[in-house]
Amino acid sequence: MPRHPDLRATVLTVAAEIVATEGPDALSLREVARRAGVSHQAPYRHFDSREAVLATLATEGFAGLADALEAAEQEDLDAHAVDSARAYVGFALASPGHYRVMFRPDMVRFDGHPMLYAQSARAWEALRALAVRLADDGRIVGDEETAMAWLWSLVHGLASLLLDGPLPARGSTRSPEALVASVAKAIARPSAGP
Amino acid sequence: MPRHPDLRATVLTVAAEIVATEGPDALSLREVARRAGVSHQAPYRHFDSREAVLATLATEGFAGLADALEAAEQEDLDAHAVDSARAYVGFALASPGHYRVMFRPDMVRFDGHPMLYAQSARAWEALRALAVRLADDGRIVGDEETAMAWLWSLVHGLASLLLDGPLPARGSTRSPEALVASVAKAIARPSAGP
DNA sequence: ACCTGAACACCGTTCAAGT
DNA sequence: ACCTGAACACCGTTCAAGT
Repeated sequence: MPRHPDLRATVLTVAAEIVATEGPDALSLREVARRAGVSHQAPYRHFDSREAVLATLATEGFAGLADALEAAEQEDLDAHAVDSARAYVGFALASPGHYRVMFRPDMVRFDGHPMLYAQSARAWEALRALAVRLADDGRIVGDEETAMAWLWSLVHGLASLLLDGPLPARGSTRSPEALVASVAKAIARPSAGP
Repeated sequence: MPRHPDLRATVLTVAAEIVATEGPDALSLREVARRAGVSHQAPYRHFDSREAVLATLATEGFAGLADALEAAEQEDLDAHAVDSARAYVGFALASPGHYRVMFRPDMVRFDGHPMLYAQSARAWEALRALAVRLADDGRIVGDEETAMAWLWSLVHGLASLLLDGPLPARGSTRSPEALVASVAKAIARPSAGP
């Protein structure tokens, strides 16, 4: 009989919390167990290792990001671009515990985690679909691969700077939402004017 | 008498190596001491703590980045933009051990490290100078703050994805240099065509 | 599917006593 | 400005023996 209801889910929730507030390095399975009110060995019933917990967080993260990006897909290209940018950065800001782990190959190795690879591929494809549309529409200088690098760099860079960069601290009078809106507009219309 | 020549510099070199190859989490002062051939307590002669080593790496990193960006400054705006993008991403790829630590507020806190703050401000100002020129020239939609967010997101995003993203692994047939060149061009001429 | 409790190697950090 | 060597609390991980 489980004395703890759904310890697996609790471990993931607590782990995401710790990563969000104290960073990925601060994540200790013993601390997770403590906060969950179980013995330090209990998490090992559900996860092989600390890395497995991080890999699961990353997988959940890519799945959530893919969902958000797919939900932003629509016929109108302007709206598709703006909503995608908002969805991407919005996801990162809403789930910092997940987002931080998704781009840490030193902590989570893609090989050997097929689910992680599959979900990251979903997110990647959603972003690529938008990049292809932007390139085809002539809104980005260069071919599809260039467009993809440009688009991904822009949204990942903004998300990353807002989460962990000196950008927010550097007395930016602008709210994150306003910055996202500006950049989203730049993605939709890279051209300088009418 | 020092039995080890310039242990301080050795500690920093070895630490940067470890961060570059195994990630920031893998950095252990004891391992650094081992590789440097000194006792595990010797590094404490030069650094108060593990965090102090990381803060010094970050400071060196921002100083190097600022140097590279300042060296790219020139009258011609196109060349200024392209060279800056190359300098930024080039620095990150050449000094991954430093770059990774520069955007980890959970590991290195800016308050309490005036040197770190000063050097990051230098890099920030160099980038901002370019953003202002691009905005003034009408090459970026929006005001200076938007231009800064756009520019920094783009170069940081690309550097970050090339270092730690699934981008390189994802069968991109393009070399990092080619991607940087493409994105640099997009920075110089955000407008889609003549 | 959890528990207690011991165990091992590793770490950051501090201290004492040397050269 | 280094050394050896002990010490403490913490960690990831494993194991044994329980319910």
